[in-house]
Amino acid sequence: MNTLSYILLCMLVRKPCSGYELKQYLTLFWESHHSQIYTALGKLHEQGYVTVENDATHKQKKIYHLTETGKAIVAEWLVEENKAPSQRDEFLAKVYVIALMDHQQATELLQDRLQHYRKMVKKYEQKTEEYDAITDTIEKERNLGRYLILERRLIMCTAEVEWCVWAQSTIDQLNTN
Amino acid sequence: MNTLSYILLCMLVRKPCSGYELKQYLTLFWESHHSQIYTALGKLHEQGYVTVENDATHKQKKIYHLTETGKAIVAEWLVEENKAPSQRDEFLAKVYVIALMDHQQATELLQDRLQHYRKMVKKYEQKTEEYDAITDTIEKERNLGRYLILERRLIMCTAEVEWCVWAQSTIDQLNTN
DNA sequence: GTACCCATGTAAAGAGTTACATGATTTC
DNA sequence: GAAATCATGTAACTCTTTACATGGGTAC
Repeated sequence: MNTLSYILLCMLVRKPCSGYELKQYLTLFWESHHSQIYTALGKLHEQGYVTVENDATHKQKKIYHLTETGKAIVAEWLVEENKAPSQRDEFLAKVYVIALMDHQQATELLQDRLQHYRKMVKKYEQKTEEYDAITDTIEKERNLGRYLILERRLIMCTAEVEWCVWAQSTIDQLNTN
Repeated sequence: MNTLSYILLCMLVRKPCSGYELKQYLTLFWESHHSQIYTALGKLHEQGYVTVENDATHKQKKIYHLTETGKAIVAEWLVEENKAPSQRDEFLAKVYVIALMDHQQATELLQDRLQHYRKMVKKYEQKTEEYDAITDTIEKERNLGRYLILERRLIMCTAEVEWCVWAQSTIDQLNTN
């Protein structure tokens, strides 16, 4: 059992999902490719942690349900100590050598990033609004975890935007002096 | 040439470094293990992008210097489009199912995270102060990139702290209602 | 009917992690 | 002189990415 498998089981706690759907939700906090998800789901099925249901309307679609054994190992995993989050961001390696770029190149680097994260902020603002619009208490509680993560994403993207603006003003000042 | 190799070359632009030293700097934005760094440096040497100097005082230590060819391929890489940052954070998978935890377990999860990031904030505050203390203009410019990255780290860790506090208050409210 | 998204899968190649292994230097 | 930290390296294993492959459903 690798981390991805535990995460998939976690997500099935909220509701039964297809692999495709899991992929969408996952991108909020865990990079992965469909090839990895489908093979992981296959193994989880073999191991009896999930059951598979063929969707009625979509022939190709498979809906995965968590079994009792699955629930049990998720519960065990939840209390284990967390591995430190891992991040890899090649943009920052470029920032590392920003002092050697000309002002225009440095600006381009920062402005591309800024624009990207501004879009992200808008996207996540919309998504959190969707949650706010939910009136049903049970549905709202079911989505609590997703909402907390979404809100965190929004906060982080906002922080990225603020950093970009600050970094740009910092290099601008050095340029004029 | 993989991304890590380009990043190592980037870092050598600032100043010649040993593999051990590169590892320290790298953790700011790119997770890696020494095994990976030493093998990558070996290949970069074979390819003529770096030269190796044996440190005078430390027999085991090897200092890597960027060659002209090395500089040239870094310059090419700098203008290439950036791959999206990748992040993997299993803590967030646990938050995803927070609605199913009892209040105490959820609190423990969030408070552990909060404490961890409070420590990080302190650590990075100290490091940015070290930069602020630099008076030499040339030295200050040489460290500009590192400073920008450090400041970003600080902003991000502060945002994590704020999110933890907010998330805790959110689940507290649900608990009392 | 065609373009786009939904939906799943396998195989090969590439990258990252863990374990094994060693030894020098500094600090107390 | 013992412990902690500095310092480097190889090998096996695991995980991730990319490429190959296919086909259904929906909107225009």
